[in-house]
Amino acid sequence: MAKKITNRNEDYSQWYHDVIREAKLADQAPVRGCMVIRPNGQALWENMQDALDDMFKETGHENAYFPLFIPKSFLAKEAQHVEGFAKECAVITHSRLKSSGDGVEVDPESRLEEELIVRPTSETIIWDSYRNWIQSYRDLPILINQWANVVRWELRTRMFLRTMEFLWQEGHTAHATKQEAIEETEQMLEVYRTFAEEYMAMPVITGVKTASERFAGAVETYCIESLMQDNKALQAGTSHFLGQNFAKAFDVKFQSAEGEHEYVWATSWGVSTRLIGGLIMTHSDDNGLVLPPKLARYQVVIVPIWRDDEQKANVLDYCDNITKELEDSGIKYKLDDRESLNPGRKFAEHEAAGIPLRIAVGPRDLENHNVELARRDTLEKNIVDRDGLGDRIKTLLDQIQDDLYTAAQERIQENTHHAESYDEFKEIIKNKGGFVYAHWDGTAETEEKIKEETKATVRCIPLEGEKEKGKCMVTGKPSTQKVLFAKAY
RNA sequence: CGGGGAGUGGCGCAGUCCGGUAGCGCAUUCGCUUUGGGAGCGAAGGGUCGCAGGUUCAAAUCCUGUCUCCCCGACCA
Repeated sequence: MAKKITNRNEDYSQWYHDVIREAKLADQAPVRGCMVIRPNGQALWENMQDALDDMFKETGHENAYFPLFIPKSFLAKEAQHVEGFAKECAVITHSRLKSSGDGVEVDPESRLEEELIVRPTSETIIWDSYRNWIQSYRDLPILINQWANVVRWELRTRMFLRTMEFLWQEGHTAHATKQEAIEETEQMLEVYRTFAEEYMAMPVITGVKTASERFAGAVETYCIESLMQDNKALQAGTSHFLGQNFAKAFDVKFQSAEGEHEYVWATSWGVSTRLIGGLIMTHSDDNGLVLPPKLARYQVVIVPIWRDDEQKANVLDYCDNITKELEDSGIKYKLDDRESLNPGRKFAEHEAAGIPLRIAVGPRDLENHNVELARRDTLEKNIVDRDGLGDRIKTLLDQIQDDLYTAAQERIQENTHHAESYDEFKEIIKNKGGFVYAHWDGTAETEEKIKEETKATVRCIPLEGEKEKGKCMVTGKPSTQKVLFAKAY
Protein backbone atom coordinates (compact mmCIF):
# COMPACT_ATOMS: atom_id res chain seq x y z
CA MET A 1 0.00 0.00 0.00
CA ALA A 2 1.44 3.32 -1.02
CA LYS A 3 1.95 5.53 2.00
CA LYS A 4 1.51 9.19 1.24
CA ILE A 5 1.42 10.40 4.80
CA THR A 6 4.53 10.47 6.96
CA ASN A 7 4.15 8.75 10.32
CA ARG A 8 3.58 11.08 13.25
CA ASN A 9 6.43 9.71 15.30
CA GLU A 10 8.81 10.02 12.38
CA ASP A 11 8.33 13.72 11.63
CA TYR A 12 5.35 15.42 13.23
CA SER A 13 5.65 18.57 11.19
CA GLN A 14 5.84 16.68 7.92
CA TRP A 15 2.89 14.55 9.00
CA TYR A 16 0.87 17.70 9.64
CA HIS A 17 1.55 19.02 6.15
CA ASP A 18 0.88 15.62 4.60
CA VAL A 19 -2.51 15.41 6.30
CA ILE A 20 -3.48 18.83 4.98
CA ARG A 21 -2.41 17.90 1.48
CA GLU A 22 -4.04 14.48 1.40
CA ALA A 23 -7.27 15.76 2.96
CA LYS A 24 -7.25 18.53 0.36
CA LEU A 25 -7.78 21.17 3.02
CA ALA A 26 -5.41 23.79 1.67
CA ASP A 27 -2.51 24.52 -0.65
CA GLN A 28 0.45 26.76 -0.23
CA ALA A 29 -0.27 30.04 -2.00
CA PRO A 30 2.24 31.76 -4.28
CA VAL A 31 2.51 34.48 -1.66
CA ARG A 32 4.69 33.77 1.34
CA GLY A 33 2.80 32.68 4.41
CA CYS A 34 -0.57 32.56 2.70
CA MET A 35 -2.71 29.61 1.77
CA VAL A 36 -5.39 28.63 -0.65
CA ILE A 37 -8.21 27.11 1.36
CA ARG A 38 -9.65 24.32 -0.77
CA PRO A 39 -13.31 23.26 -0.72
CA ASN A 40 -12.74 20.63 1.97
CA GLY A 41 -11.04 23.17 4.20
CA GLN A 42 -13.55 25.90 3.52
CA ALA A 43 -16.47 23.51 4.18
CA LEU A 44 -14.92 22.68 7.53
CA TRP A 45 -14.51 26.37 8.33
CA GLU A 46 -18.08 27.08 7.27
CA ASN A 47 -19.38 24.37 9.55
CA MET A 48 -17.40 25.92 12.38
CA GLN A 49 -18.77 29.31 11.46
CA ASP A 50 -22.34 28.07 11.42
CA ALA A 51 -22.08 26.55 14.87
CA LEU A 52 -20.29 29.54 16.36
CA ASP A 53 -22.55 32.05 14.66
CA ASP A 54 -25.61 30.35 16.16
CA MET A 55 -23.99 30.51 19.57
CA PHE A 56 -23.21 34.19 19.13
CA LYS A 57 -26.77 34.94 18.09
CA GLU A 58 -28.11 32.96 21.03
CA THR A 59 -26.07 35.15 23.35
CA GLY A 60 -27.53 38.29 21.84
CA HIS A 61 -24.90 39.30 19.31
CA GLU A 62 -25.42 40.53 15.77
CA ASN A 63 -23.09 40.58 12.81
CA ALA A 64 -21.70 43.66 11.10
CA TYR A 65 -18.80 44.40 8.81
CA PHE A 66 -16.05 46.99 9.12
CA PRO A 67 -13.41 47.93 6.55
CA LEU A 68 -10.31 45.99 5.71
CA PHE A 69 -8.28 49.20 5.71
CA ILE A 70 -7.52 51.19 8.80
CA PRO A 71 -6.12 54.73 8.71
CA LYS A 72 -2.64 54.63 10.14
CA SER A 73 -3.50 57.30 12.67
CA PHE A 74 -6.22 55.12 14.22
CA LEU A 75 -3.82 52.42 15.17
CA ALA A 76 -1.67 54.89 17.03
CA LYS A 77 -4.42 56.02 19.36
CA GLU A 78 -4.06 53.24 21.90
CA ALA A 79 -0.45 53.11 23.01
CA GLN A 80 -0.13 49.44 23.97
CA HIS A 81 -2.21 48.35 21.04
CA VAL A 82 0.03 50.01 18.48
CA GLU A 83 3.13 48.74 20.25
CA GLY A 84 1.82 45.19 20.07
CA PHE A 85 0.93 45.25 16.41
CA ALA A 86 3.34 47.77 14.89
CA LYS A 87 5.87 45.15 13.88
CA GLU A 88 3.46 43.02 11.89
CA CYS A 89 1.37 45.41 9.84
CA ALA A 90 0.94 45.44 6.09
CA VAL A 91 0.93 49.07 5.02
CA ILE A 92 -0.65 50.46 1.90
CA THR A 93 1.31 53.38 0.57
CA HIS A 94 0.23 53.69 -3.06
CA SER A 95 -2.98 53.42 -5.03
CA ARG A 96 -1.87 52.90 -8.61
CA LEU A 97 0.30 50.95 -10.94
CA LYS A 98 1.63 52.06 -14.25
CA SER A 99 3.03 50.03 -17.08
CA SER A 100 6.76 49.80 -17.41
CA GLY A 101 8.30 47.87 -20.23
CA ASP A 102 6.83 44.39 -20.11
CA GLY A 103 5.19 44.70 -16.71
CA VAL A 104 3.87 47.18 -14.22
CA GLU A 105 5.38 49.22 -11.44
CA VAL A 106 4.06 51.28 -8.58
CA ASP A 107 3.21 54.75 -9.76
CA PRO A 108 5.23 57.02 -7.47
CA GLU A 109 2.75 59.81 -8.04
CA SER A 110 -0.02 57.79 -6.42
CA ARG A 111 1.42 57.92 -2.92
CA LEU A 112 -1.36 58.09 -0.33
CA GLU A 113 -1.67 61.14 1.86
CA GLU A 114 -2.52 58.96 4.81
CA GLU A 115 -1.22 55.44 4.57
CA LEU A 116 -3.62 52.61 5.29
CA ILE A 117 -3.03 49.57 7.44
CA VAL A 118 -4.50 46.24 6.44
CA ARG A 119 -6.34 45.31 9.66
CA PRO A 120 -4.41 43.04 11.99
CA THR A 121 -7.52 43.27 14.21
CA SER A 122 -10.34 45.80 14.15
CA GLU A 123 -10.62 47.39 17.58
CA THR A 124 -9.56 50.80 16.36
CA ILE A 125 -11.82 51.17 13.37
CA ILE A 126 -14.74 49.71 15.27
CA TRP A 127 -14.30 52.00 18.26
CA ASP A 128 -14.17 54.93 15.92
CA SER A 129 -17.70 53.95 14.85
CA TYR A 130 -18.84 53.25 18.38
CA ARG A 131 -18.06 56.86 19.26
CA ASN A 132 -20.81 57.89 16.88
CA TRP A 133 -23.19 55.16 17.88
CA ILE A 134 -23.06 55.66 21.61
CA GLN A 135 -24.52 58.70 23.35
CA SER A 136 -26.63 57.34 26.14
CA TYR A 137 -26.75 54.32 28.42
CA ARG A 138 -29.81 53.42 26.33
CA ASP A 139 -27.46 52.74 23.40
CA LEU A 140 -25.68 50.09 25.42
CA PRO A 141 -24.73 47.37 25.31
CA ILE A 142 -23.52 47.04 21.75
CA LEU A 143 -22.94 43.39 20.97
CA ILE A 144 -21.34 42.99 17.58
CA ASN A 145 -19.41 40.31 15.81
CA GLN A 146 -17.76 40.31 12.44
CA TRP A 147 -16.50 37.50 10.24
CA ALA A 148 -13.46 38.73 8.41
CA ASN A 149 -9.94 38.19 7.24
CA VAL A 150 -7.02 39.86 8.94
CA VAL A 151 -3.34 40.21 8.07
CA ARG A 152 -0.38 39.94 10.38
CA TRP A 153 3.06 40.05 8.80
CA GLU A 154 4.42 36.97 10.54
CA LEU A 155 8.03 35.99 10.11
CA ARG A 156 7.45 32.31 10.50
CA THR A 157 4.26 30.76 9.24
CA ARG A 158 2.59 27.37 9.36
CA MET A 159 -0.53 26.24 7.54
CA PHE A 160 -3.61 27.15 9.59
CA LEU A 161 -1.65 27.66 12.81
CA ARG A 162 -0.02 30.92 11.84
CA THR A 163 -0.57 32.38 8.40
CA MET A 164 -0.10 35.96 7.32
CA GLU A 165 -3.70 36.25 6.24
CA PHE A 166 -6.26 34.29 8.19
CA LEU A 167 -10.01 34.08 8.58
CA TRP A 168 -11.60 34.68 11.93
CA GLN A 169 -14.43 36.22 13.81
CA GLU A 170 -13.94 39.14 16.11
CA GLY A 171 -16.55 40.16 18.61
CA HIS A 172 -16.49 43.74 19.85
CA THR A 173 -18.83 44.79 22.61
CA ALA A 174 -19.46 47.99 24.52
CA HIS A 175 -20.99 48.11 27.98
CA ALA A 176 -22.12 50.61 30.59
CA THR A 177 -20.41 48.92 33.49
CA LYS A 178 -17.17 47.16 34.22
CA GLN A 179 -19.03 44.25 35.73
CA GLU A 180 -21.12 43.73 32.63
CA ALA A 181 -18.06 43.81 30.37
CA ILE A 182 -16.26 41.28 32.52
CA GLU A 183 -19.32 39.05 32.44
CA GLU A 184 -19.38 39.33 28.66
CA THR A 185 -15.71 38.39 28.45
CA GLU A 186 -16.30 35.35 30.61
CA GLN A 187 -19.48 34.40 28.81
CA MET A 188 -17.72 34.34 25.43
CA LEU A 189 -14.87 32.32 26.87
CA GLU A 190 -17.49 29.76 27.88
CA VAL A 191 -18.95 29.88 24.37
CA TYR A 192 -15.51 29.04 23.03
CA ARG A 193 -15.04 26.25 25.53
CA THR A 194 -18.41 24.80 24.63
CA PHE A 195 -17.66 25.00 20.95
CA ALA A 196 -14.22 23.44 21.31
CA GLU A 197 -15.46 20.61 23.47
CA GLU A 198 -18.87 19.87 22.00
CA TYR A 199 -18.21 20.46 18.32
CA MET A 200 -14.48 20.00 17.87
CA ALA A 201 -14.25 17.32 20.58
CA MET A 202 -11.15 19.17 21.68
CA PRO A 203 -10.73 19.43 25.45
CA VAL A 204 -9.49 22.84 26.61
CA ILE A 205 -8.26 24.50 29.76
CA THR A 206 -9.71 27.94 30.42
CA GLY A 207 -7.60 30.53 32.08
CA VAL A 208 -6.21 34.02 32.22
CA LYS A 209 -3.06 35.10 30.43
CA THR A 210 -0.10 36.58 32.25
CA ALA A 211 0.71 40.23 31.58
CA SER A 212 3.38 39.31 29.04
CA GLU A 213 1.01 37.19 26.97
CA ARG A 214 -1.89 39.60 27.21
CA PHE A 215 -3.52 41.09 24.11
CA ALA A 216 -2.08 44.48 23.24
CA GLY A 217 -4.49 46.95 24.77
CA ALA A 218 -6.36 44.54 27.04
CA VAL A 219 -6.72 44.73 30.81
CA GLU A 220 -7.20 40.99 31.01
CA THR A 221 -6.97 38.24 28.40
CA TYR A 222 -8.86 35.00 28.94
CA CYS A 223 -8.05 32.01 26.79
CA ILE A 224 -8.74 28.43 25.97
CA GLU A 225 -5.66 26.26 25.68
CA SER A 226 -5.46 22.75 24.38
CA LEU A 227 -2.71 20.17 24.12
CA MET A 228 -1.80 18.72 20.76
CA GLN A 229 -0.58 15.19 20.01
CA ASP A 230 3.04 16.28 19.95
CA ASN A 231 2.61 17.62 23.48
CA LYS A 232 2.76 21.26 22.52
CA ALA A 233 0.05 23.61 23.67
CA LEU A 234 -2.16 25.57 21.33
CA GLN A 235 -3.97 28.75 22.21
CA ALA A 236 -7.30 28.11 20.53
CA GLY A 237 -9.28 31.20 21.38
CA THR A 238 -9.08 34.42 23.37
CA SER A 239 -11.56 36.73 25.02
CA HIS A 240 -10.39 40.12 26.23
CA PHE A 241 -11.64 42.50 28.87
CA LEU A 242 -10.46 45.81 27.43
CA GLY A 243 -11.49 48.03 30.33
CA GLN A 244 -11.91 51.60 29.19
CA ASN A 245 -8.68 51.66 27.16
CA PHE A 246 -10.28 51.93 23.76
CA ALA A 247 -13.11 54.16 25.00
CA LYS A 248 -10.50 56.59 26.25
CA ALA A 249 -8.39 56.33 23.11
CA PHE A 250 -11.40 56.99 20.90
CA ASP A 251 -13.27 59.21 23.32
CA VAL A 252 -16.35 57.05 23.59
CA LYS A 253 -18.52 58.25 26.46
CA PHE A 254 -22.14 57.74 27.36
CA GLN A 255 -24.52 59.62 29.54
CA SER A 256 -25.74 57.51 32.44
CA ALA A 257 -29.24 57.52 33.91
CA GLU A 258 -27.87 59.90 36.50
CA GLY A 259 -26.73 62.26 33.77
CA GLU A 260 -23.02 61.59 34.27
CA HIS A 261 -20.68 61.24 31.28
CA GLU A 262 -18.71 58.03 31.58
CA TYR A 263 -16.30 56.05 29.43
CA VAL A 264 -17.65 52.86 27.93
CA TRP A 265 -16.35 49.43 28.96
CA ALA A 266 -15.23 47.09 26.21
CA THR A 267 -14.52 43.50 25.29
CA SER A 268 -13.26 41.72 22.23
CA TRP A 269 -12.98 38.02 21.50
CA GLY A 270 -11.95 35.87 18.59
CA VAL A 271 -11.24 32.48 17.15
CA SER A 272 -9.66 31.84 13.78
CA THR A 273 -8.84 29.27 11.13
CA ARG A 274 -6.13 28.26 13.59
CA LEU A 275 -8.85 26.08 15.08
CA ILE A 276 -8.53 23.88 12.00
CA GLY A 277 -4.89 23.31 12.88
CA GLY A 278 -5.98 22.41 16.38
CA LEU A 279 -8.57 20.02 15.08
CA ILE A 280 -6.02 18.27 12.88
CA MET A 281 -3.50 17.89 15.69
CA THR A 282 -6.08 16.71 18.19
CA HIS A 283 -7.64 13.77 16.37
CA SER A 284 -5.86 12.86 13.16
CA ASP A 285 -3.71 9.78 12.71
CA ASP A 286 -1.19 8.24 10.32
CA ASN A 287 -3.93 7.54 7.78
CA GLY A 288 -4.91 11.19 7.58
CA LEU A 289 -7.52 13.54 8.90
CA VAL A 290 -10.06 12.48 11.51
CA LEU A 291 -13.07 14.73 11.76
CA PRO A 292 -15.67 14.92 14.51
CA PRO A 293 -19.11 14.14 13.02
CA LYS A 294 -20.55 17.49 14.07
CA LEU A 295 -18.10 19.40 11.87
CA ALA A 296 -17.63 16.94 9.02
CA ARG A 297 -18.68 18.06 5.58
CA TYR A 298 -19.83 14.50 4.92
CA GLN A 299 -20.58 12.34 7.92
CA VAL A 300 -20.93 9.18 5.87
CA VAL A 301 -19.56 8.07 2.54
CA ILE A 302 -21.08 5.17 0.66
CA VAL A 303 -18.78 3.10 -1.53
CA PRO A 304 -20.62 0.75 -3.88
CA ILE A 305 -18.83 -2.34 -5.12
CA TRP A 306 -19.76 -4.38 -8.20
CA ARG A 307 -18.33 -6.77 -10.79
CA ASP A 308 -20.62 -6.44 -13.75
CA ASP A 309 -23.40 -4.24 -15.06
CA GLU A 310 -26.13 -6.28 -13.49
CA GLN A 311 -24.50 -6.10 -10.08
CA LYS A 312 -23.80 -2.45 -10.61
CA ALA A 313 -27.47 -1.72 -11.25
CA ASN A 314 -28.54 -3.72 -8.22
CA VAL A 315 -25.93 -2.27 -5.91
CA LEU A 316 -26.67 1.31 -6.97
CA ASP A 317 -30.35 0.64 -6.49
CA TYR A 318 -29.64 -0.62 -2.99
CA CYS A 319 -27.51 2.49 -2.37
CA ASP A 320 -30.30 4.75 -3.56
CA ASN A 321 -32.47 3.24 -0.96
CA ILE A 322 -29.83 3.87 1.69
CA THR A 323 -29.26 7.47 0.68
CA LYS A 324 -32.99 8.14 0.98
CA GLU A 325 -32.95 6.83 4.49
CA LEU A 326 -29.87 8.88 5.38
CA GLU A 327 -31.51 11.93 3.88
CA ASP A 328 -34.59 11.38 6.02
CA SER A 329 -32.42 10.96 9.09
CA GLY A 330 -30.69 14.28 8.43
CA ILE A 331 -27.30 12.68 7.92
CA LYS A 332 -24.81 14.39 5.63
CA TYR A 333 -23.64 11.77 3.16
CA LYS A 334 -21.85 11.29 -0.12
CA LEU A 335 -22.26 8.43 -2.57
CA ASP A 336 -18.94 7.71 -4.24
CA ASP A 337 -20.08 5.96 -7.40
CA ARG A 338 -17.07 6.95 -9.47
CA GLU A 339 -16.22 4.32 -12.02
CA SER A 340 -12.61 3.35 -12.66
CA LEU A 341 -11.40 3.76 -9.09
CA ASN A 342 -11.35 0.54 -7.18
CA PRO A 343 -12.82 0.38 -3.68
CA GLY A 344 -9.48 0.22 -1.93
CA ARG A 345 -8.50 3.51 -3.46
CA LYS A 346 -11.73 5.11 -2.42
CA PHE A 347 -11.37 3.79 1.13
CA ALA A 348 -7.92 5.33 1.40
CA GLU A 349 -9.05 8.65 -0.02
CA HIS A 350 -11.98 9.00 2.31
CA GLU A 351 -9.86 8.02 5.26
CA ALA A 352 -7.37 10.72 4.38
CA ALA A 353 -10.26 13.18 4.14
CA GLY A 354 -11.48 12.20 7.60
CA ILE A 355 -15.05 11.17 6.80
CA PRO A 356 -16.28 9.70 10.10
CA LEU A 357 -18.16 6.69 8.71
CA ARG A 358 -17.94 4.59 5.59
CA ILE A 359 -20.58 2.28 4.25
CA ALA A 360 -19.40 -0.31 1.74
CA VAL A 361 -22.07 -2.05 -0.26
CA GLY A 362 -21.36 -5.00 -2.52
CA PRO A 363 -23.16 -8.02 -3.93
CA ARG A 364 -22.58 -9.96 -0.73
CA ASP A 365 -24.39 -7.31 1.24
CA LEU A 366 -27.35 -7.37 -1.09
CA GLU A 367 -27.62 -11.10 -0.66
CA ASN A 368 -27.47 -10.93 3.10
CA HIS A 369 -29.35 -7.64 3.46
CA ASN A 370 -26.29 -6.07 5.11
CA VAL A 371 -23.83 -3.27 4.74
CA GLU A 372 -20.25 -2.96 5.92
CA LEU A 373 -19.82 -0.07 8.30
CA ALA A 374 -16.34 1.27 9.05
CA ARG A 375 -15.42 3.88 11.65
CA ARG A 376 -12.73 6.36 10.70
CA ASP A 377 -11.60 7.03 14.26
CA THR A 378 -11.05 3.44 15.37
CA LEU A 379 -10.79 1.89 11.86
CA GLU A 380 -13.22 -0.80 13.08
CA LYS A 381 -15.27 -2.58 10.45
CA ASN A 382 -18.58 -4.33 11.09
CA ILE A 383 -21.18 -6.04 8.98
CA VAL A 384 -24.53 -4.71 10.08
CA ASP A 385 -28.13 -5.25 9.13
CA ARG A 386 -29.50 -3.00 6.44
CA ASP A 387 -32.69 -2.42 8.43
CA GLY A 388 -32.58 0.50 10.81
CA LEU A 389 -29.38 1.82 9.26
CA GLY A 390 -30.36 5.47 9.60
CA ASP A 391 -30.93 5.19 13.33
CA ARG A 392 -27.86 3.07 13.80
CA ILE A 393 -25.70 5.61 12.03
CA LYS A 394 -27.12 8.51 13.98
CA THR A 395 -26.30 6.71 17.19
CA LEU A 396 -22.87 5.78 15.92
CA LEU A 397 -22.06 9.35 14.87
CA ASP A 398 -22.93 10.52 18.37
CA GLN A 399 -20.78 7.75 19.75
CA ILE A 400 -17.84 8.76 17.57
CA GLN A 401 -18.21 12.38 18.61
CA ASP A 402 -18.11 11.31 22.28
CA ASP A 403 -15.29 8.83 21.78
CA LEU A 404 -13.11 11.40 20.05
CA TYR A 405 -13.54 13.75 22.96
CA THR A 406 -12.85 11.03 25.50
CA ALA A 407 -9.76 9.83 23.67
CA ALA A 408 -8.39 13.36 23.43
CA GLN A 409 -9.18 14.00 27.07
CA GLU A 410 -7.39 10.84 28.14
CA ARG A 411 -4.39 11.73 26.02
CA ILE A 412 -4.24 15.17 27.57
CA GLN A 413 -4.65 13.80 31.09
CA GLU A 414 -1.84 11.34 30.52
CA ASN A 415 0.35 14.20 29.41
CA THR A 416 -0.50 16.58 32.21
CA HIS A 417 2.00 16.68 35.05
CA HIS A 418 2.62 18.48 38.30
CA ALA A 419 6.06 19.74 39.15
CA GLU A 420 6.97 20.39 42.77
CA SER A 421 10.46 21.67 42.06
CA TYR A 422 12.18 23.50 39.25
CA ASP A 423 14.43 20.50 38.62
CA GLU A 424 11.43 18.27 38.26
CA PHE A 425 9.82 20.86 36.01
CA LYS A 426 12.84 21.04 33.74
CA GLU A 427 13.02 17.27 33.58
CA ILE A 428 9.36 16.96 32.57
CA ILE A 429 9.52 19.71 29.97
CA LYS A 430 12.69 18.29 28.49
CA ASN A 431 11.80 14.61 28.42
CA LYS A 432 8.04 14.42 28.31
CA GLY A 433 6.55 17.74 27.29
CA GLY A 434 2.85 18.29 27.75
CA PHE A 435 1.03 20.42 30.29
CA VAL A 436 2.86 21.05 33.54
CA TYR A 437 1.25 22.63 36.58
CA ALA A 438 3.66 24.41 38.86
CA HIS A 439 3.84 27.25 41.34
CA TRP A 440 5.05 30.59 40.04
CA ASP A 441 5.57 33.82 41.93
CA GLY A 442 3.64 35.89 39.42
CA THR A 443 6.54 38.08 38.30
CA ALA A 444 7.51 38.74 34.71
CA GLU A 445 11.19 38.17 35.61
CA THR A 446 10.62 34.62 36.77
CA GLU A 447 8.37 33.92 33.82
CA GLU A 448 11.07 35.14 31.45
CA LYS A 449 13.76 33.12 33.20
CA ILE A 450 11.70 29.95 32.89
CA LYS A 451 11.03 30.67 29.25
CA GLU A 452 14.68 31.23 28.47
CA GLU A 453 15.87 28.19 30.33
CA THR A 454 13.21 25.70 29.27
CA LYS A 455 11.33 27.19 26.27
CA ALA A 456 8.13 26.60 28.23
CA THR A 457 5.78 29.49 28.86
CA VAL A 458 2.89 30.12 31.19
CA ARG A 459 -0.05 29.15 29.02
CA CYS A 460 -2.55 30.46 31.51
CA ILE A 461 -3.53 30.90 35.09
CA PRO A 462 -6.33 28.33 35.18
CA LEU A 463 -9.77 29.42 36.24
CA GLU A 464 -10.75 25.99 37.49
CA GLY A 465 -9.26 23.31 39.65
CA GLU A 466 -7.88 23.40 43.16
CA LYS A 467 -6.24 26.64 44.17
CA GLU A 468 -3.64 25.26 46.52
CA LYS A 469 -1.19 27.76 47.92
CA GLY A 470 2.49 27.05 47.58
CA LYS A 471 5.90 28.46 46.82
CA CYS A 472 7.30 29.44 43.44
CA MET A 473 9.41 26.59 42.10
CA VAL A 474 12.11 29.05 41.04
CA THR A 475 12.25 31.76 43.69
CA GLY A 476 10.42 30.19 46.62
CA LYS A 477 8.21 33.23 46.93
CA PRO A 478 4.56 32.61 47.84
CA SER A 479 2.14 31.55 45.12
CA THR A 480 -1.63 31.41 45.38
CA GLN A 481 -2.12 28.61 42.88
CA LYS A 482 -0.33 26.47 40.36
CA VAL A 483 -0.29 27.82 36.82
CA LEU A 484 -0.21 25.93 33.56
CA PHE A 485 3.06 25.71 31.67
CA ALA A 486 3.88 24.14 28.30
CA LYS A 487 5.88 24.60 25.18
CA ALA A 488 3.50 26.23 22.78
CA TYR A 489 2.76 26.77 19.11
C1' C B 1 15.40 38.59 10.43
C1' G B 2 20.03 34.80 11.47
C1' G B 3 21.67 29.43 10.59
C1' G B 4 20.68 24.89 7.74
C1' G B 5 18.04 22.26 3.67
C1' A B 6 15.24 22.60 -0.88
C1' G B 7 12.72 24.53 -5.58
C1' U B 8 13.17 20.09 -12.49
C1' G B 9 5.36 18.21 -16.00
C1' G B 10 -0.36 18.07 -11.11
C1' C B 11 2.64 15.25 -6.92
C1' G B 12 7.35 12.76 -5.40
C1' C B 13 12.19 12.58 -7.31
C1' A B 14 16.96 11.57 -10.56
C1' G B 15 20.13 14.50 -13.51
C1' U B 16 23.89 19.64 -11.20
C1' C B 17 30.11 17.94 -8.64
C1' C B 18 32.59 17.10 -14.31
C1' G B 19 27.99 22.52 -19.25
C1' G B 20 26.18 19.52 -25.10
C1' U B 21 19.37 21.23 -25.33
C1' A B 22 15.53 16.72 -19.94
C1' G B 23 14.24 11.58 -17.57
C1' C B 24 11.77 8.11 -13.88
C1' G B 25 7.56 6.76 -10.59
C1' C B 26 2.70 8.22 -9.42
C1' A B 27 -1.24 11.10 -11.38
C1' U B 28 -3.96 12.71 -16.21
C1' U B 29 -6.49 11.33 -21.22
C1' C B 30 -8.26 7.25 -24.58
C1' G B 31 -9.19 1.87 -25.21
C1' C B 32 -9.88 -3.00 -23.23
C1' U B 33 -9.84 -6.03 -18.94
C1' U B 34 -10.86 -5.05 -13.72
C1' U B 35 -13.37 -3.61 -8.81
C1' G B 36 -14.82 -6.52 -0.82
C1' G B 37 -8.13 -2.18 1.16
C1' G B 38 -4.25 2.42 -2.76
C1' A B 39 -5.86 -2.45 -10.21
C1' G B 40 -3.49 -4.57 -15.08
C1' C B 41 -2.10 -4.11 -20.19
C1' G B 42 -1.64 -0.93 -24.48
C1' A B 43 -1.43 3.99 -26.41
C1' A B 44 -1.28 9.36 -25.76
C1' G B 45 -0.74 14.30 -23.73
C1' G B 46 1.89 17.45 -20.49
C1' G B 47 8.06 20.75 -18.39
C1' U B 48 10.73 28.54 -21.08
C1' C B 49 14.32 23.02 -15.03
C1' G B 50 11.19 29.12 -9.22
C1' C B 51 12.31 34.06 -11.37
C1' A B 52 15.92 37.84 -13.33
C1' G B 53 20.60 38.90 -14.96
C1' G B 54 25.70 37.20 -16.22
C1' U B 55 29.74 33.78 -18.24
C1' U B 56 29.88 30.54 -22.71
C1' C B 57 29.63 28.45 -29.46
C1' A B 58 26.28 26.01 -25.91
C1' A B 59 23.43 26.56 -19.10
C1' A B 60 18.74 22.44 -15.29
C1' U B 61 24.18 22.20 -14.59
C1' C B 62 28.94 27.60 -13.52
C1' C B 63 28.47 32.98 -11.27
C1' U B 64 25.37 37.08 -9.11
C1' G B 65 20.82 38.75 -7.43
C1' U B 66 15.90 37.71 -6.05
C1' C B 67 11.27 34.99 -4.65
C1' U B 68 9.06 30.81 -2.25
C1' C B 69 8.84 26.37 0.85
C1' C B 70 10.68 23.12 5.02
C1' C B 71 13.58 22.64 9.78
C1' C B 72 16.04 25.33 13.96
C1' G B 73 16.42 30.07 16.37
C1' A B 74 14.81 35.19 17.19
C1' C B 75 9.94 37.36 16.92
C1' C B 76 4.77 36.73 17.70
C1' A B 77 -2.96 37.96 21.57
